[in-house]
Amino acid sequence: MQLTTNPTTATSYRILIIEDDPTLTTTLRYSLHKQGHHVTVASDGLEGIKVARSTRPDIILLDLMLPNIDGREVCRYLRGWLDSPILMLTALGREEDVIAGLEVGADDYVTKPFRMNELIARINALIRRTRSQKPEADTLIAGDLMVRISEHRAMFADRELRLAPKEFQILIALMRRAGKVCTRAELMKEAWGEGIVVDPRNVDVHVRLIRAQLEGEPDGSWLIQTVHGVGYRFSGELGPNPPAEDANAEGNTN
Amino acid sequence: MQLTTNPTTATSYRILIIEDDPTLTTTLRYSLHKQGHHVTVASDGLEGIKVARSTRPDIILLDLMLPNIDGREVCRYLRGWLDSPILMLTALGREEDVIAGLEVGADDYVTKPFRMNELIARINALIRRTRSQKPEADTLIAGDLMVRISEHRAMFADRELRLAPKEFQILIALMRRAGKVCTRAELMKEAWGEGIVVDPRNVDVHVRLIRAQLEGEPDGSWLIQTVHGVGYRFSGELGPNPPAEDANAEGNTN
DNA sequence: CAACTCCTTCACAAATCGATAAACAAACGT
DNA sequence: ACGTTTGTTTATCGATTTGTGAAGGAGTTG
Repeated sequence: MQLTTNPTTATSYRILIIEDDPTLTTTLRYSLHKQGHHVTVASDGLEGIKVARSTRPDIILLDLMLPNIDGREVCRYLRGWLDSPILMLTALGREEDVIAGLEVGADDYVTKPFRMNELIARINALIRRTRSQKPEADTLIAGDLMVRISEHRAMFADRELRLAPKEFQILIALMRRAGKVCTRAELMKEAWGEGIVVDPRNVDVHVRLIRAQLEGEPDGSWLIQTVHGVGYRFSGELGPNPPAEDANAEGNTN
Repeated sequence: MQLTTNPTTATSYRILIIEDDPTLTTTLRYSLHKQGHHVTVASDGLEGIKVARSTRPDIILLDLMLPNIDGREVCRYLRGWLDSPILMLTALGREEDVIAGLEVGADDYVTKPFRMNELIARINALIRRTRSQKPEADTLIAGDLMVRISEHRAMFADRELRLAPKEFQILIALMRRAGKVCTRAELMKEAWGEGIVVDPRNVDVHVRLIRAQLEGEPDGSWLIQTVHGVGYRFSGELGPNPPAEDANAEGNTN
């Protein structure tokens, strides 16, 4: 099955390879360059650290066995100030090494020999994992309730809700922290703004109005719960409702 | 023998395993529990999705090959709204599968057979990556009792407790010092505040109300013990219950 | 300007919580 | 064994918190 586009490889990343084997570096450099990335190579740990400090790569491929300085040492050192992901790379397949590598702060570990495509996939996954830190989802879904923030719209099972601005802000504030209790102060900060101070009872009123909109639907009244003495909690489960139980048995093997 | 010494549940995470092989789940559950994690098991994709929605695990171990729904589908679905890391797990060693898994949003990929220690190291690395900025223990677990502070929620064996604010404060104060005796003065400082002075008997009353909630469950009444002349002691062992009883799914089925 | 929406404020009802008291039971020291 | 101290349980009442409805004003749109 072919996917249309792959946004992760659409952009180019700066990759630093710290590896002393010239054959491997050549292969890696070639393959990664073909992916559109910008590759820098350092052939020993000290040089790698220097290059990392000056170029700030998006990801580092780090050989475990290096001349002079052990790869683990390099990793530990880099981790102190660099938050780019580090992918350990080694000929050793012993699990102690894998574990030691991960313990020391590596984010992934690949043993040679490896398949280039897998390495690339892991690189992309690592970058995606560290880069896409909270893109602030535009669409919040919880069961039958769907809120599209950019459109300022909220739907409950195909029925459009009429939410006033304040109500809307409070709802998405609650949904963003789904499951957790939001104090009135927190909700006020979200819906009114940082410095603005109003009567906290206003929150109650708006919550009531939201509830009124959700009423009539199954479980609608339970979506926003009151936690006495603390605040309110959106207790719906995030994500769309799972597919029906029966239906298709797909992809089943064995 | 293990005493209830360490209130640091920072290393205890909620792990959901979506895997249909009972042998493997048993092994995993045992090993992960020994690490101090709280393990939930779902035996097929749909159940896994449901459990993930309701329990919000910190990390998910997902088998690629599942009955009814393909693991990739599950992964893609979860990724839409869940930001917890997903570790793919499969018997397939083909690189296409690894790549496909990573493309679909998995954060790591381990092929069977694998070494348990490596898996655990990868789990820890994943968790460290994603919630490195959360050293504060939000979830206190002691056997069947689980308290999530930010959600202001307490569950006893999947049954939700109704705890008033004071009761809640006293409970978590006791749990934080699990095994140690808390004097009434200490508990009052935690639940009422530094300067406030009230009749120490209030503590008695609230402890009784907590006990009333825990009643009916096995060992529930023994969780909070009275130390005559001194105060109260939370005597449950922190950390999840051993999975000794069954190898079956403990996830809900509603 | 008129109609409308939205926000705030208020008053009252309902629900919940917490402090106190008091009666009862258990544990302890002598 | 006895009385004293400490803990348990229940009840009650006032205080606090929250739900509800409505009114009025500010702001916006046509």
